Amino acid sequence: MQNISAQDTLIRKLTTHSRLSTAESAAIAELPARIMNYERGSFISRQTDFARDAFVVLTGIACQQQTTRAGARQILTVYLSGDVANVDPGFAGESQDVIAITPVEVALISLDALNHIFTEFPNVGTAFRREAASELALLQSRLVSLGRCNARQRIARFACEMASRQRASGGSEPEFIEWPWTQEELGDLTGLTAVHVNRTLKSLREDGVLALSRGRLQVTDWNAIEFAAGLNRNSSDQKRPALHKCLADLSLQPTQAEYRSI
Amino acid sequence: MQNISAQDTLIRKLTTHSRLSTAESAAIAELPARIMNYERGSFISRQTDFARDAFVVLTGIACQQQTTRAGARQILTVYLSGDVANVDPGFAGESQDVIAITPVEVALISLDALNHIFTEFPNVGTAFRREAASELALLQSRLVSLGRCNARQRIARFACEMASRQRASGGSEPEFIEWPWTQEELGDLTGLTAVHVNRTLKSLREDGVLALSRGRLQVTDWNAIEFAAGLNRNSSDQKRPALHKCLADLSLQPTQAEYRSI
DNA sequence: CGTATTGTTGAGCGTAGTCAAAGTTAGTGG
DNA sequence: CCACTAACTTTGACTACGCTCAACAATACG
Repeated sequence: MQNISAQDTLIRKLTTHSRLSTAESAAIAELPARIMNYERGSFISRQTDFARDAFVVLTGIACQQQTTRAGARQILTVYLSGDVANVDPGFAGESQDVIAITPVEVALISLDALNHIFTEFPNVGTAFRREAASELALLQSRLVSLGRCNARQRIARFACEMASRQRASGGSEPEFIEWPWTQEELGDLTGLTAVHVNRTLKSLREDGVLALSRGRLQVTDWNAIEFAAGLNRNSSDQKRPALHKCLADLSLQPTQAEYRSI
Repeated sequence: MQNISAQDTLIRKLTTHSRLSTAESAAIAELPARIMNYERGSFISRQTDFARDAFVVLTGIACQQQTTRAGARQILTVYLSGDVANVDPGFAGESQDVIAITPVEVALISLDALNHIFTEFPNVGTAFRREAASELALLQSRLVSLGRCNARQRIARFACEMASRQRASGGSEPEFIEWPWTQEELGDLTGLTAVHVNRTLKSLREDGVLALSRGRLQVTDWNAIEFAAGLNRNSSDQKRPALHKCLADLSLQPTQAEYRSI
């Protein structure tokens, strides 16, 4: 992943769901990109900023959050390597709060340049619209999680989502998945408190579903975690493009009987 | 609203955030549209359908939902008059469950025709990308609601969202807003049970925040409901386009002190 | 007028929140 | 290498918000 350029990362991401012509790929490859590095906990963009650039995450994990006046935080989106953010800022050009969860390397791409490509190569615009649609689908999945799942299911679902997405962006299926989250952050992701996240993780560990060590999560029993999440393994057919497989993974939930037995 | 064509409805919606040239508007105006009517409770599209058409809601209220294997339902998106759905179906062309909450009149527009316009008029594609971005922002707002708000705030927020969006699509600020929701449906919208929705509505009624009668919701005290929702009135400046104002309305939350006093 | 759907209320329970304290880990500087 | 600190994790005791189950009332509807 080290020597791959920002533009290549972007092209690779878009081609997971859209076909790009040589000219279109070439145009993207010629986009000017400024590389920026952010350390853990720092803001990559703020709500109050005027958005001039989209950015592509090259390495590390970032996430978009919203803070309530009460000081409560809700994490809305997790950006992994290859993910694009800030392509369509709000009406007044406002950005959103995006922070680095791990040290993050991003490529900034000017919105002007991007919009220029969209005009010249409408198909690239469509690819970005699909990208937005994927993000929307992930968000919907998380809404179901917060609205209709208990703590155990929410955390198991999130672990499955991370595993599935890292499998997609990282290549092969890893035994361990990157897991930089503090329990506070997991709470802000799942709509729980850090204390309850702690208890829930403990229960999952005791049941032999997963194991945590030094920034890595090991899924000791894939069937068990997908069962705890209310997902069914057989939807993980290997034919679909990665993200879409991930979304299919997240689309099903446990039956009432399963729910009670968890 | 009766005599306005489907294409005009679409153009009006897009021009709330994007500027369309005469040629672009004309191209949209020439899109073939099939009008369909659905009665309350019927499916407008199903997850298992292959998506061939996008649709524009002309009159009525529809919503997209996801049902868990446990039989729990989460309502994800509410479509009001003018809203567009199904523009970017999933990878395999799958649609989503969309049902009619009231009798609904929709215009079906073939995805092929739409994609043809996107190719010929990239700017229209961009307008639809902005449309998707708005939907994403609304979804984010609802994620904050489910993740970090209590029942009272969730319901008050939803009422504010409906009021704001109906104000936007319906024109002037109405004393009464359309409120076809059963308490069951409100529960599925807010991640609560129907019984708890009932108690929460009762409390809001008793506090003189709102009143319900025959499919209409009357907000008796705008300050009170926005306070209960954790929103602040002063963000409702009249300068912004409607939906974006709505989103701004929903972006702020109560302080800890306010939360306790509610 | 009868039936189905929706709304209302009560009692009891359970999941998750709150508060507080102790334990652990990681990072920093002497 | 160890001491010190800050951040994070773990645990306990208690609370409370929202869920469940159940019965009944009010509407809507054919």
